[in-house]
Amino acid sequence: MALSNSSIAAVFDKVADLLDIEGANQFRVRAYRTAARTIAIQPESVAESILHGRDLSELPGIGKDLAGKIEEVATTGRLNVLEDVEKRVPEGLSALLEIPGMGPKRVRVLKERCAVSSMESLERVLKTGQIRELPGFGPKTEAAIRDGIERRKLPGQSRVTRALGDEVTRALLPYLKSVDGVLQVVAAGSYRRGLETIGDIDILATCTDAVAMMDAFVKYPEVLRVLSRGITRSTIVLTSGIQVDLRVVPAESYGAALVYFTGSKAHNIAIRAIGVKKGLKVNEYGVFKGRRRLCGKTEEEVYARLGLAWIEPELRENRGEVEAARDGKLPELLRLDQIRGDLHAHTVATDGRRTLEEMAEAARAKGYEYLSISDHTKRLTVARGQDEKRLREQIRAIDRLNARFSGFQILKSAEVDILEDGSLDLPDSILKELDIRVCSIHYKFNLPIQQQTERVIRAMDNPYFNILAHPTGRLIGRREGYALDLDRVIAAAAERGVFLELNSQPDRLDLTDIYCRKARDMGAKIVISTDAHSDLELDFMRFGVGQARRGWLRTEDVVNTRSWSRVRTLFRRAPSSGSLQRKKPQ
DNA sequence: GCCGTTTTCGGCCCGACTGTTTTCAGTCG
Repeated sequence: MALSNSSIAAVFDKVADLLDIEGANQFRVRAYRTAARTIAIQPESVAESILHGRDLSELPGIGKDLAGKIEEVATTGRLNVLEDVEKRVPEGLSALLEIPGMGPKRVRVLKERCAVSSMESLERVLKTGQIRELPGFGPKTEAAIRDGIERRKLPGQSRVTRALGDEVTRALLPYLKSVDGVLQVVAAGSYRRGLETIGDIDILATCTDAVAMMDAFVKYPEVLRVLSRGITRSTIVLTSGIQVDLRVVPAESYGAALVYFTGSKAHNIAIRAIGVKKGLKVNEYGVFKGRRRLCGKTEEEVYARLGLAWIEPELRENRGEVEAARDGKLPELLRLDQIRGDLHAHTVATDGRRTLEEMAEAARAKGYEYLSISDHTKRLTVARGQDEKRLREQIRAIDRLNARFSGFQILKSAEVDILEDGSLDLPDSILKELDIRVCSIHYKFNLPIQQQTERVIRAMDNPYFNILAHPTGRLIGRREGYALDLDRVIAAAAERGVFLELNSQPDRLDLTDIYCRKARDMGAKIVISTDAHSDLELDFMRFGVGQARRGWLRTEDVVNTRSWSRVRTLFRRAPSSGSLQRKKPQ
């Protein structure tokens, strides 16, 4: 089977690490890192596209040389330049770069002076106490390394879900805003870009008294440790394990600083490079011509000075947004207030925690026009999935409840299990009584990619199939999605008038941003749903919308920005050729 | 190693903080 993009990317990251430790040209190192990242974000399989004759040197940052090396990895699984550098630099050294405070220079010193070749040999040398004697090291660095290694052994210290980052930020911001002399406080970084996981939280502030601000920051009740403290920048670790940076800048630099601290790093590099071409210097204090400051108070003027339209934070990943901003081709992104209903929610009938009525009231209170109740079906026994009889009772209950509403309606639905052979676990006779059918996979996750893909596409051939829920089944940080040829699934969905769900549960966010964009480009529409199991979870919609925005989705790309009558029209599938051709499962 | 409205060479984003140093290298974002 073809090598995955992430496996190929890992090879180039490894080369970059080892070259870096060896002391190679910094820009050569960067070229390998850029290549790794570019490969990783490609929506289609790079290995397969090479087989189809694609020329990778058309990708930004990839020239003839790197394109050749990518092909080498994709076709042979090996890379000469990696094997060469591994002869000079032990490959176990790359892991040391993950220890905070350890960069290529220090790793190199450890290798040359103490013959360190891996994490294990570093731990042995640490015990001898000789590290503090090395040039550029000292007792504090030694302690920091020891600390860093211990922390790596603790579980769950890396990235956290967006929901936890959200919770922490929503508590911290009001605290900081209450400090005397504070003018502006905002969360920037990956939080502002709406990333699905958060590594740390970057807060930006302007104020009249930076010392008081920093003082309040390091005294926040949830602080576990203070990592650094300065007049313009301080870093703390909270008891939750999340790291928070606070930067204080002058009010006239607020916009430039917000651009800078929102990132991403790749986006910043791209816009600064534009500045360099125009003879301008861009930093967190503003845009400068020589020593003269041209602007910096707002983000808009910073982008404008560079000849760019203001760019939505969720797009700032250097995935084409800078060129689009230059050419006036930025998409008008979907907004949360454009969502008119939720097409996937549960009740106490199966594994939800609220009644039909409670869920309906919560949805009405949000101003929605409709809420689809999509409880599980019979195969999912752990969730007390409903058989035809119970589903019919629920349909009648919904009819009774709907009679009380005006301007709002509960849609009759079910989250129907896709069985191993691609059939659905309820007969058409009951499916046809529903307003919509949300279909998903809940078992047999480990089928081979070909078989899993056939299973999903065969299910889509059923004319009652409307929405493929949580298309890959991944659980962020816990479970990889099942092997599925998403390109084929998206194409099949577009062809059949079937929609792909973007599940808003913060540990799912399934589809990813990259596949949202891919689906859009392939003409498949997206439904953003919460899969809510309680009234409060209806609020997860904001995570889904954030992910959709990262995927460049516009209002028209998302089904549930429409009224129910419009949605219903979209759901009316053309006489399905699939239903006639449905093959008997083997 | 990449790239071109300074175009085939000579650039490549920029500043803060820490720890180790007596003026700065390394790391980080």
